[in-house]
Order: sequence, then C-alpha cells, then structure tokens
Amino acid sequence: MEYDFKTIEEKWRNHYETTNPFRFDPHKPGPKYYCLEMFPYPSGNLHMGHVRTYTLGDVLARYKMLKQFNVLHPIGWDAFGLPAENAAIENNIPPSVWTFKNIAIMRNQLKSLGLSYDYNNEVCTATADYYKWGQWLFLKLYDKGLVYRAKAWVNWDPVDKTVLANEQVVDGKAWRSGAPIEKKLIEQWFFKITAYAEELLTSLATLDKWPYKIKAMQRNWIGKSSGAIVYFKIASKKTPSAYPNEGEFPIFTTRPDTLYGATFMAIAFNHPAVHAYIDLPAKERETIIKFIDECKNIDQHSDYAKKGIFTGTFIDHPLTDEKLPLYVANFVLAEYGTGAIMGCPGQDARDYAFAKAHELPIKHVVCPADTNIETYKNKPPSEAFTEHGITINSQFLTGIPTALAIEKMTTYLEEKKLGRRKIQYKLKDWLISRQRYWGNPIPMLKDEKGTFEKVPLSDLPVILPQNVTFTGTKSPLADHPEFTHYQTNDNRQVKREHDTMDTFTCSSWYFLRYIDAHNKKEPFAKALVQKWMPVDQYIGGIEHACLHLLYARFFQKALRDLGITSNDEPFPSLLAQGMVTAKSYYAPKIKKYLTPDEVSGHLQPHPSFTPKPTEEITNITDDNSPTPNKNLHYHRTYGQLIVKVEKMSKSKKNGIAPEKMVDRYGADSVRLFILFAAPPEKNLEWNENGIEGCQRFLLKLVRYVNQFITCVKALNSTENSLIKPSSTQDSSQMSSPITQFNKILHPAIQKVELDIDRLHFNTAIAMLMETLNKFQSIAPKTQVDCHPMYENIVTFLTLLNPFAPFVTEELNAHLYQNLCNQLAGIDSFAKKLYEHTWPTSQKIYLTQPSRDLIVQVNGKIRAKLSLLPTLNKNTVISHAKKEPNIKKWLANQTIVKEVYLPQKILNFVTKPTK
RNA sequence: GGCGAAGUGGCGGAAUUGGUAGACGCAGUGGACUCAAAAUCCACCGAAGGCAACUUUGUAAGGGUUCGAGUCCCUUCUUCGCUACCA
Repeated sequence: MEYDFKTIEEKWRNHYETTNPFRFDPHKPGPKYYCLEMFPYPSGNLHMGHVRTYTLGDVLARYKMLKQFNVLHPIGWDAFGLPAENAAIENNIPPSVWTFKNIAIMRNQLKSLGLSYDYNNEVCTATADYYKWGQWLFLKLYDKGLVYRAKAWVNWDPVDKTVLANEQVVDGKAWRSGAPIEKKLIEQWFFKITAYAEELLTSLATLDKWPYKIKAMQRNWIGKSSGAIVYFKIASKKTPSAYPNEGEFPIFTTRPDTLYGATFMAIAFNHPAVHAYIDLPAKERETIIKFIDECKNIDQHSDYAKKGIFTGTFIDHPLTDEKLPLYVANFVLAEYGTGAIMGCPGQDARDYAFAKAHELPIKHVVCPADTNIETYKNKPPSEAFTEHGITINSQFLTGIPTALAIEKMTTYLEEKKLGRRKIQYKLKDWLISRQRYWGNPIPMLKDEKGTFEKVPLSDLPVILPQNVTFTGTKSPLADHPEFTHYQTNDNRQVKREHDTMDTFTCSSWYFLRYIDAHNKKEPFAKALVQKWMPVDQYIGGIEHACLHLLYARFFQKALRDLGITSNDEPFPSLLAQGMVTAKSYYAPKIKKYLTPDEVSGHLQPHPSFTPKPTEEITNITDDNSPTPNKNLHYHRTYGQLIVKVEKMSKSKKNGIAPEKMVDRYGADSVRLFILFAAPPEKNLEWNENGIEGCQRFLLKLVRYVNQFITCVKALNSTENSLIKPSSTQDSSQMSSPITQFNKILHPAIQKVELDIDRLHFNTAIAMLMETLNKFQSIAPKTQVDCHPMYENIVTFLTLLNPFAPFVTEELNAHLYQNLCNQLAGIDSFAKKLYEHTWPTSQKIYLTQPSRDLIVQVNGKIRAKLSLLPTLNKNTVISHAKKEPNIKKWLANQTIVKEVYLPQKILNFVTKPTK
C-alpha cells in the first residue's frame, strides 16, 4: 500500500459521514466521559490555535472511547457577535447569511481534521431554538433578583452611536470610526455576579485540576480586600442637607491603622455627587468644572499625569477634628469603594507624590519594624513606607504592629460608630447590554413611564427580525417598528427593549445544552444534566481566564441556586493550552510586517560582512561590538528586520492556514506535529521541518506493515491454505521474535496510557516513534509468529489511532484484507479500530531484568554492571569491587559507606586511606 | 508598579518519587544504495583532552542540604505572559 494520504483521508471522512460512528447517545452503556473544547466563533477561517485545541480534545475523546467510556465530545458555534454585523455593514450581507455560510466552511475544515464529533448534536447560539432558552434563563435570573438596571459609565462612540467594549477602544479612539471615545453614564442591564464574588473566590480552592496561573488570575480579578469604611464629616458652612448622606463623607481603606496620618481627602472626578462638594468663587468654580470634564476623556489604561484640584470644601478628621482639604482627583476611582479616599502620604506612594505636588503636610505613622523609632521620627524618609511595621505618632495605636493596629482601630471605629468593617471586591457586576443587532434580544418591555416588565414566557423566543437595514450607526432594532412595538395581554401598548445581550451570556451555559441539544420543552432535561455534568475535561485558550471561565462559573452557581442544575463548578479539570506562534518579520523602514515569502531568499548577512556598509550600520550595531549579532536580520530591499516569534495573526502576516498544511502533509501528520512539538500548556512554534518528521514516521509505519504482509505471504508457501493460529499461548514457548516484540510493545502500552492520562501527548508520541524504531529489526520467522505478530501490530495501530486516526484505520483494513486469506480465524479483526478496546499491558513483558546497575564512587559513575536482580547485596558489592575501573577508584581509599538500591545504584563513599 | 511562569545541546523538547542528563523529533556530519539526485538504510552528533580505555566539565549565575541535585532550600540575573493607579 502507498501512503496516499489524500485518498485515505477522503475515504475515512466519507465513512464517518455515512456511518456517524461518533453519534452521541446519553443512554449508551459505559461510564460517562464529557470531553469539551471551547466552541469557536465562526469567522469563516479555522486557524492553528483551533487545530491545536480540537486535536488535543480529539485524542482524549478517542482514547476514552477505546477505554469503553460513553463519550460526549460535542462541537458548536458561538455565532453571535460584532464581526457578522461589521461584514453586513461593509458588504451588505445579512449577518445570519454571513454567519451560516462561515459555519458551513468551518464545519468542513473540522471534518478534514478527522475530529470525532457528532455533528448532529451541534449547538449554534444564533438559532432561535438556542437563544430562546438564553432568554428563558435571563427571566429566571431576573425573578431571582440577579438581573437589574443601573447607570454605568461606558465607552461611547459618538459617531457610531453605540457602546463599545474596552478592547474596541484603541488609544482612546473608537477602533472603527476613529472618533475619540466619550465616557457616558447610561442606564444598562446588569447581571449581579458580585452576589457570588465570595463563592467564586473560595471555591477556586476546590479546582485542583486547574492551572495555578488561571486561578491566580481569577483571584486577582475578583480582588478581595478587607478593611474599613470610615465616616468622615463635611466641615462646612453649608447645611448638612446640601450634601449627599447628610454631610457624612465615607471612605474605604485597607489601612485604618494609618488614620492619624491622613492629611487630605480626595474624591473621584466622576463621583455622582462630585458637584455638591465644590465650594468656590465663580471663577475658580469654572476651572474645576472644566477639569472634571477633561478627566472624562482620559484613557484609563495609559499612565496619565496625576492631577487634582482643591474643591474649597474641608472634611473633619473623625478623631482629631483637624480640617482636611478635599480635592477632586483624576486617579480616584468612582467605581471602587465609596469613590473617595483619605490621603495618607506617609504610607501610600501615590498620596506621597500628590502631597509633594500640592505642598500638603506628610505625617509618618508607620515605622519599619527593624528601624529605631526615635531615629526614624527625627529623620523622616523621602518616600512613602507602604509595608507593615510599628505604628508611631498615633495616640492609642503607637507602638503596636500594623496587623494588630488595623484590628484595634477597626474595633474602635465600630464602638464609636465612626466606621465599620468592610470586605471590598474589585469584581464589578456584569454589564450585559449591547446596542447591537446581532445578539440575543433582551426579553423585556418598557411602558410609557419607563417601567420595565418581562416578556411573558409563552411569548418566547423574542425573534431577531431578518428584514433590517444597516446604516452603520445605531442598532437597526431601535428603529424597527414591528420589532419594538408590542401589545400586552391587557391591551397596553409598550415597547420592546432593543438592546441585545453580551455574547458571553450565550457561552455561559452552552455546555449544558450539548447534553440535550434537541430539547424543545426546556433548555435541558435536569436528569440528563445531573448524569453528564460536570465536564470531565475542558480545553481552551488562556485568553478566556477571566471572562468566559468566570462567567460560566457564575452561571453554574446561579442555575444551581435556581434548582436547575446541581454542580458547584462546571469544569473541575481545565487544560489551558498555549498559543501557536510563528516568526514574524517587521521592517521598521517601511513600518510594515512582511510575509515569510517576501523574506525568504532576500536575507543578507550583517552589513559588517559586506565591503561597503550601509547607512543603517551605525544605528544597528550595539555598543560598538565588532562581532555581528546573529539575531539581527537584514533584508536586501528593506534593510533591518525585526524578527520575533509571535502569536499567529493576520496583522503580523505570520499566520499559516491549516487547510494548506492538511493539503500538503495530510491531517494525520498535522495532528501529530501539533501535539508532538510542545507540551500542551506551552506555546508552540510552527516549524515545517517538524511536520515532515511526523510524516516520515507515518511513512515508516506504512512500510513496516507492507513488509509484514510480504513476510506472511512468503511464509505461507502452500497455495489456498491458511496458516492456523498456534495452539500454545504460553509465552515461554513462543518464538523469540514475538517475545522480543512484546517486550517492546507492552511498555509502550503502559507509557502511552500514562501519558494520555496526564495530558502529555508529546511524550506519548515520542514513545510511539521509539517503539516503531525498535520494531524495525523484528519480522516473522516461522508460521507460528504470524498470528501473534499480526495481533501485536493491530495493537500498535490502536495505540496510535487517537493521534492519527485516518492512516491507522486504513492500515488496519489493509492488513485484514491482505491476510484474511493467509491467516485462519482472524474474522474478529475485520472491525474498525474505533470499535476496538484499548489494550492492557501485561506485567511479564514490563520487567527488564537486564537493566544495568549503576556503580558510583563518591557519587560519580564509574561502571555499569548487568547482573541478575535476584543477587543479594553482598554478592553485588563483591562483583562491583572486581570491576577494573572500580578497583582503580577504590585504590588507597577506605570505604566509609555503601549505598545500595537494588536494580538502581550502588554508591561507595570513601575517604583516603592514611 | 503588582501577580505569575520559565531559563537544559545548533533548534523544539525528554527526565513519575532526588538515583545513567539530553528520550523523541528537527538541523548537521560521515558512510551504504544510485550513472546521478531524491527517498531510504547504517553510524556519529553538549564542551574540552585522549589512538583508546577513559578523564574533566556541563541543566542562567553564586552558595547550601545530601552518599548523590536539572529536580529540594537561599541569593542574584535574564526572558516571557497577564494585570495595571483597586487606596
């Protein structure tokens, strides 16, 4: 047989298509195994990152199938989202048409990789039979009090008239219109994820099969800190009622112990009541209001200059009655704590800088623990001391260590009713409103007075209308009369909410729908979900660490409390796989990335090698070093090139199309390479030579199988007769090639199994390669060898099958076809490899009695002995001492100690003889 | 600035628990086959010394624990990722 991968892969793809061997039946026998990969956005183009995720999952799913699990290994489409809408605006194609066309393309790309999905069990978030249940869940959460409406600051694009996500804002400008982003306070829908902040944090501890890194990222994101709210009071001429909270001025601090060090106060520029605190003459008032307006356009992600202006208002210190000036500051966050802070310059770096800039007093109230307090007091440091130490200059707290001082002050404040203990989270409620068309409509109605009510359950789904026109500004739903108009059962005319939900709401429960994808009566049957959840292995990119993975955990907990599901966590085991990277070539001269094709053949050596150095040389050579840096690259036309290994992307022109690779090398080789080149959690650098190596391995396998068939045919000299299987199954009677074969095969079974279980697919493949290399010298010698060897080769094909399903399936069929009229009684081998059972490694072939014993003298290897493992310690030692090289090293030495580990090492510890 | 991860040949990477460092693959070198090339097969492939046996050295750097350290502990350096004014 030739390794014609195109024909072979085509054949087995068709076989999968017609027989659907990976059909999901939740009631099939066997323990359940739910293998899930994050579903893709149907952009219309599968990229290498997808190939990696789905191949990882596929190996695991196929392996578990062979292990006789009932496997759920689903695929679907995260089909709502902006790109479809942008395509609609640009090319005048309806988003649904664009999306479903892309899905068809990508489904075929997935199929070409041989992934073992049941494509009849797909979930697509943009179809009404899915998003209906998203709306249903929205209403359930609403009833539970987990959905509310509130005003929030958003990124507002004044040209496109829509809210933008943070990642759609580039350098303070809208990515599409280029208009400067405005901060706007708009009423929006929220999911109350903060109600679960504590549980989301604490139950991270139960996720022992999650990468530590991701748990740390979520922990930081939730950002729990404990401290106190301290009630300051306005010290003003005005009546208390002129201020919010009757003149009370609460602030949050994690360091109540530093209260005596407060020398000023600051409030966020975008605090809802900021204007109430301005107490200045008209002219200065104008300046501060102008400042507040300017702050609204600051890009919060840049390192902007910290500024503040005095409001004219003073705040009473609750313990000392000092009057502290109140500033409006651009670095105080309105959304965190109370939106106002006390400034303790001695103990906070930002406050210190601010105090210096505004010539405010600086009080040091904490002294480093290892420093003399008197010296410290007399010679205050020129920076803030932000760590824990000993409290100083603080009345009743003086001399107390920080931790205790925090506790003491908090208790004191609570007793005097001047403050209270407070746990604060960074996590904010989840803003889900999008002023967009291509998303799940929020199932709410609004009457003339602006009161909201639910769309009745019987009216679900709220269908996304198809007859819409895109102007490029504003959601087409807002001006869509048939959509927005709604008549209630009691004949009131109300309007539909025309915002849609964030697409992350769709991906927060799709894994539940897979279990019961065709359910028309409910989102999923509770009993089935109870059987199939949680997901046994979840696989996806790390970029969703704090978004999707947190949202989905929240949904799972909320649905549990609604009584719909029963697990605390949806994904107890998570594999966060690394990026697929490739070299990118950036030419600074033309400020452009070049494709690998534009670069290859155009590289030139470092200019210092050439007789006439170019102009750039003076700029390029670093620190006048005469030796050229081999990491610097030069293009004949564009000069210096910056070569980096980066995540594959269109903009960097370093992407590699998976379908081209499948076309050139076959899906099996692509699958093998993407698993072999790096462990899953690490980044994988694309390398075409590596993929050739994997193809070479498959070619070698095909040759080996061909040779075996030839050998069998040669041994079966008599025509029209079959070789009978040997009656003796006793291994000691078996001829040597078979014993040899078993001793290679069975350790491989054990190793591959172990490696798949711990998700080390790269070393599993290495073992399979090594095994095949060792097989090369083994061929059947007599007719007795034929049956057992055939069986062993099929076992090897079964081990390789999850990694390279097409070629192994073909070889298995090829063997049977050629040997069924050579070997008797092999009918049981007619079945497909995916119908096989994973082999069991047999102990008798695993022991390696000939393994060398390492003999060391003082920890250095001086000899290797091959001895029978049954020998006792003394015999082994006396054998070792006879070894010439050991003799040499023991000469004139006294043995102090003998460390002996049977079958491993023997170490003589010596000292020179006097 | 904060948090996290990682430093092993020319390269990607192996090394369950402290016990033969460099599996497997790529690249390279030499040989076989061939008119020749490709493919394939065989051998070599960290550095230094040696005809060889073998020796020394070597897992970012320095120190420590141990009979024995890539692996454990301390210090330093470098790189990468995420996050960012969270009081």
